[in-house]
Amino acid sequence: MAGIHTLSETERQVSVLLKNLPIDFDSMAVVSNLFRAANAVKNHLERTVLAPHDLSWTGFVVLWVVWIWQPIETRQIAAEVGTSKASITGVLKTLEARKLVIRKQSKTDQRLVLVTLTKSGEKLMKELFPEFNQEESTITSVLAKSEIKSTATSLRKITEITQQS
Amino acid sequence: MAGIHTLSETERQVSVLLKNLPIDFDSMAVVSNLFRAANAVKNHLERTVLAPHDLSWTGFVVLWVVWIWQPIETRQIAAEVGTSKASITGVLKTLEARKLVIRKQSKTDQRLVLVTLTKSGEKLMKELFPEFNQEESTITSVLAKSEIKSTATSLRKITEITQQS
DNA sequence: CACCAATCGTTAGGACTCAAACAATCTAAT
DNA sequence: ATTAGATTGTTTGAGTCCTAACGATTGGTG
Repeated sequence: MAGIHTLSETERQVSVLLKNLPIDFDSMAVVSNLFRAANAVKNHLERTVLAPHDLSWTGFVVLWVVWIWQPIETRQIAAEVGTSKASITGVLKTLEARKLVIRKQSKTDQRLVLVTLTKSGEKLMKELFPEFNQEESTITSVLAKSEIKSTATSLRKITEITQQS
Repeated sequence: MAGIHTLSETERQVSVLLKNLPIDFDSMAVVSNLFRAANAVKNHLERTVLAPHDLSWTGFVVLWVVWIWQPIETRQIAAEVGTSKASITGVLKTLEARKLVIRKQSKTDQRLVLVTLTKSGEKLMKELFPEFNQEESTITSVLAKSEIKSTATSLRKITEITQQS
């Protein structure tokens, strides 16, 4: 379902195009596989878990963050999710239209907007997250227990080095 | 710069919300770190390598695929990049407006559109890809050589199991 | 030869992404 | 007390993402 060409075919072609330049193919493979994996997992979870509940990936992630940390401010949602405040504003508008979340202005600081789940939002998450986690288990079942730990560690290292610049 | 809460804080909170349900936190950590890493790496590369050339992530990826496999059909670009044909149409329109790619109708099959790089497109990629790969090296330098191999392998396994359903 | 089904790229509409600019609000310094 | 600066959430505009529907083209079959 992915590309027609394999990674090694691609590497050979890059070598042809950049004859004399030294290319770090091992690093290229890590980064390339990182995005392939993230995309594949995202698509898989959207189809198997989220689509039956008519929920988008971002919608679910925002719902999840609110579920865990409610009441939570918009800026904090953005920080947890890893996107901009502007994006969160749009997603919240969608979720609010579906009666899954509620926006309320803070009394101590009127600039802040506090977000909480509605009753049906809570019900949805209590049902949805175990399904989601079940599928996460299925996905990682291709890895040995030690691989699961080491992969998580490697990914965390990559995240850390990448963020501090 | 990411979330305020750590992963273990999140796990504790999930335990509180789902008291009696068994949750696979190790798998959750892998999936969570997968998306954090992909996002962080993407943002990092956009800022350090792509932004100076006024290029978006998707724009670069499409340019890269065309550079390697030109002349290439629209449907093949979509397959390599991992998105829909419709998305590619939009991105190509942007890239064509910047005079980086050329669209040309196939003579043997008039339904097909063949895409190639312009001179300036080729010049850009010959300059840009080594920079990009250099940064990939920097990112993976937090990992030992054996970790680089095993991480790439684990990610490939995840991609494969996830795609076949 | 004429039709039918498959396939190509494009368009339409809705959701999400960002950066930049904005009004409202709070805080700190004078 | 008042002004200046910082911060919050929102809006705007351009770009990207998807699915679904569309016209154009092709190939096979009756």
